[in-house]
Amino acid sequence: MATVTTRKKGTVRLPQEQRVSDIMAAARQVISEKGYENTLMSEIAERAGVVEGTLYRYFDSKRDLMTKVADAWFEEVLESDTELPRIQGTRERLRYLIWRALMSIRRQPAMSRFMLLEVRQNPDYRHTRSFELNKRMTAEISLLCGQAIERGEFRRDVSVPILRDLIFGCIEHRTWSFLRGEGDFDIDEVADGIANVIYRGMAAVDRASKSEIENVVERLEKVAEKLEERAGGKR
Amino acid sequence: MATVTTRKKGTVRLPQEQRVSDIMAAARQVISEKGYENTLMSEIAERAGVVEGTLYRYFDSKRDLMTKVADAWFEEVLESDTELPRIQGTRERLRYLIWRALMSIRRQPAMSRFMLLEVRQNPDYRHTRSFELNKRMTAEISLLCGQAIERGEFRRDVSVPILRDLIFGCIEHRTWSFLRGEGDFDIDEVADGIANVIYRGMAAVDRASKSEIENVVERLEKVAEKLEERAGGKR
Amino acid sequence: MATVTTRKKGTVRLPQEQRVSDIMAAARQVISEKGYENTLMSEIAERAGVVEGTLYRYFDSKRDLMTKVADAWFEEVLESDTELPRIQGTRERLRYLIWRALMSIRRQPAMSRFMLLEVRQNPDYRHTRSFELNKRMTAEISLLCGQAIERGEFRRDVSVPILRDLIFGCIEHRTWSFLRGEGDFDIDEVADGIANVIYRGMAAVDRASKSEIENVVERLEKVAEKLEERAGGKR
Amino acid sequence: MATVTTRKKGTVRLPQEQRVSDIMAAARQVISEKGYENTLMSEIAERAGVVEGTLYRYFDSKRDLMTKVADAWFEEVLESDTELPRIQGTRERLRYLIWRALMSIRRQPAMSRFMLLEVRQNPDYRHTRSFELNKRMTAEISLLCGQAIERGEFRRDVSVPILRDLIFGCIEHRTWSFLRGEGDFDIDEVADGIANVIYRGMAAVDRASKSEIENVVERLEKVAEKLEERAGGKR
DNA sequence: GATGAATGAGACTTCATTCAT
DNA sequence: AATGAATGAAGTCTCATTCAT
Repeated sequence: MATVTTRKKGTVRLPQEQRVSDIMAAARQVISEKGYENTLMSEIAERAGVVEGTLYRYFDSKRDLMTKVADAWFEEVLESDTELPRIQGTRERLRYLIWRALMSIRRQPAMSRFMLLEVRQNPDYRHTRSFELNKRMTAEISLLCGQAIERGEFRRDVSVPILRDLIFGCIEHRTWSFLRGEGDFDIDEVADGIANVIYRGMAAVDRASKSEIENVVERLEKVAEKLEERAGGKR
Repeated sequence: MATVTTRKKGTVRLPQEQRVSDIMAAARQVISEKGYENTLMSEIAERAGVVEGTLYRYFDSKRDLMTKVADAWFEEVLESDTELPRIQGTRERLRYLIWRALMSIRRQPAMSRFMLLEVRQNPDYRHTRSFELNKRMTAEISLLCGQAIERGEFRRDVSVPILRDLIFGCIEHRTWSFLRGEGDFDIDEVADGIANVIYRGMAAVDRASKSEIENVVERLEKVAEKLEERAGGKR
Repeated sequence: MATVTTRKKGTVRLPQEQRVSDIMAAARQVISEKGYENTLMSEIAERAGVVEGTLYRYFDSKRDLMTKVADAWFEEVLESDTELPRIQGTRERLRYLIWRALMSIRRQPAMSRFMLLEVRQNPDYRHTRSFELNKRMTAEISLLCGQAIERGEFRRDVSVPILRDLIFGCIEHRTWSFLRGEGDFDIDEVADGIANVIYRGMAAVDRASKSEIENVVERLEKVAEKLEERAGGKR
Repeated sequence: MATVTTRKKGTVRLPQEQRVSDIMAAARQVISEKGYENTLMSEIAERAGVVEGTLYRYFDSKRDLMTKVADAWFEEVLESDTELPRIQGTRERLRYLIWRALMSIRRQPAMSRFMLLEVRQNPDYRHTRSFELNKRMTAEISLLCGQAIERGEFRRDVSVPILRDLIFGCIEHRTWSFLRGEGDFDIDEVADGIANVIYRGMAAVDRASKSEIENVVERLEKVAEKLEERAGGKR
């Protein structure tokens, strides 16, 4: 064949790991700025300081690269979390999980958009690392709710999957306009809002066991009775 | 493609309205069959019985055409609804609104996907007819909930916008895998599931027996009264 | 999408037929000079005075274009033949068919090479117009031989397909070095050579029916007998 | 591909001969499985247990490697033949040579294709070992035929080169569809077919009974004799 | 001698959009 | 008003070959 390559001398030789992470960093940058559709392999290559062909040494296709970038990001989000184990109480844990999701959206809106709009829509999303990580993430909520139900802290007549969809669906809905670039949102406020509704309303009351408020009231009633007795005796 | 249609110059000149609606019908058909990303202007033109150039006489761009198609579809979905006014009761109305949203997704998954993924993501979605219609649709839910709150049928400590996001977010979450083409879902089952959780739990008022909180409040009032009496007796 | 085309004014608008034939002419030219592998769509476009995209209006792919160029050439070769019907006699017709094949190779070596090396090797060659035309061409030989056999002019114990393969295989073998660009060959000489061997040797003798030579000999024998009788009677 | 082999620096330094033959074996394997056009240097390297760069220490280019592989294969085919010397009789030897060619095609279709389509088309095929070997192979046929002619077993009016081209051309034509991957062929049947036609017909000498032409000639001679006698009688 | 990361030229293809007719 | 041929920019991807290590 007539492919006679006259190679430039500017070749730098990096360890594989370094190259891969350079490329992924560049890719993440471009995706964040432009979104998947408008991301060009040529631009990623340029920013990573390599030629396009090099990208294909490490990634099978554009889609593959993009998916791996998304996976890595998702992994980071979940791994960087050292708080959860230290948080006590259903309500606080619930709030924290919602807060954490909101936080990752807030910090990396472009990656989040990419996740929701591209990665999740991929026909074989289900065979994706991101899918797995997402399952792990939603499992945390499911577990939390499931245990609360068992413990009698949450109502029995609520399906955990629907709870999960309510929570994550609500998070997404609340953040779409932010993701579209229209204005901002207050993480704490939203997290509280959602957590409160879910905790108080949807899952807070259990007809079978007595609620915390009820306990308090009972104690108040006993105090009142004693007061009455004393009053009656004194009178 | 090499489809060399040697069409005779028998150009038919239709009234503008007819042309526009032909084109929109063709466009809707194509989107429904192929999804937005696989919809070609050339195919729309072909099905509408015109050539590509003609499309640009009536629509500024592909995006413009698509947006108008989405708008029209949304309009139909809302307009075709003659049931709502006849339905009585917060719970039944709530269930119906959820059911109706699920139904339109079920009937036209491709249009729905298009709506959620493309139309809604459009940078100037807010100046869109679809945005307006969507607001109208969510307003129905908001109104319903707002009135229920005022009437004392729903709890006071719930923010209506969050309720709305819970409902629509949950609907979307529940239907994503269907929209991705993975399996199906049962409209009635999902509608019941969501409506029940929202109605029973979140808007935690039990109309048959008094609600827990109401009972508690009543009991607290009695305690307070007794304390007051005691105070009164002492005075 | 961001494809904002600022079109050049140099657009010439030709009737479809003209464009197609321009493109095919350009393609034939390039193929002839470079062979399939080294033929670039960009070069064809340039020579045809259009941009690459235009090629794809008329042809599905490079392969499609190439195939159609080959088909057209083959068609020309066969159609331009007005001689065959006027030629009489098995031997002369055979020689002519061989001559014609050699001639087309001689005139268009690059196209012939392309035909033998690329078109014929195509996995779906059998669904090609060229395949069909080739069958027609070989059918002429087969018919000729078949009729000669029936007429008793050719031997019975020879399979027509093998005859056909002998003839065309021999033509190809004889011309390969020419097609490789090494030297030349004399059409008449080769045509005579092949036709003679085939006619005389392979097909000339039929043990069952009497051959023409035999007939002649018989007549000679009869003459001889008469001469003998006369000689005997006279003596 | 993204196959990131983190091979340890355990470079094995083999004797040059071994390396070369490993590489050639790998190359042959790949060609056989995938055909020339789908053969990648990277795959050859992988199977040979070396890295791409190493191939270029031993071979100038892909073409060079491929050519040497073809040469070696051809050499083997010819060398491995210990039968020919033991076969007696023009006809049997002819059949055997045809059979051997068919056999090598049958056994290694990909190599054969490669030989016919690539090696033989190489601009400097004539300076190739394969060219030399091919000449030696065809020389066997030529010698056989030449001797048969001298011995009077074959007709005199047949050019040996044309005979050779008939034979090899026919073999190729018969096997193309097999080489294209369409169906199979029966080696013995084809070998018999070709050998019979060539032997019986083309080299039209029948050793058992006298050949037709010989018979005719004999009869003509008798006629001539009689005429001569008569003439003699008259004298 | 061996490695293997990097090159780079270019291949084919797509399709919304334009504008001469 | 309608046509539809033509545009052209950009897109993804391939692979033989090189050369710093």
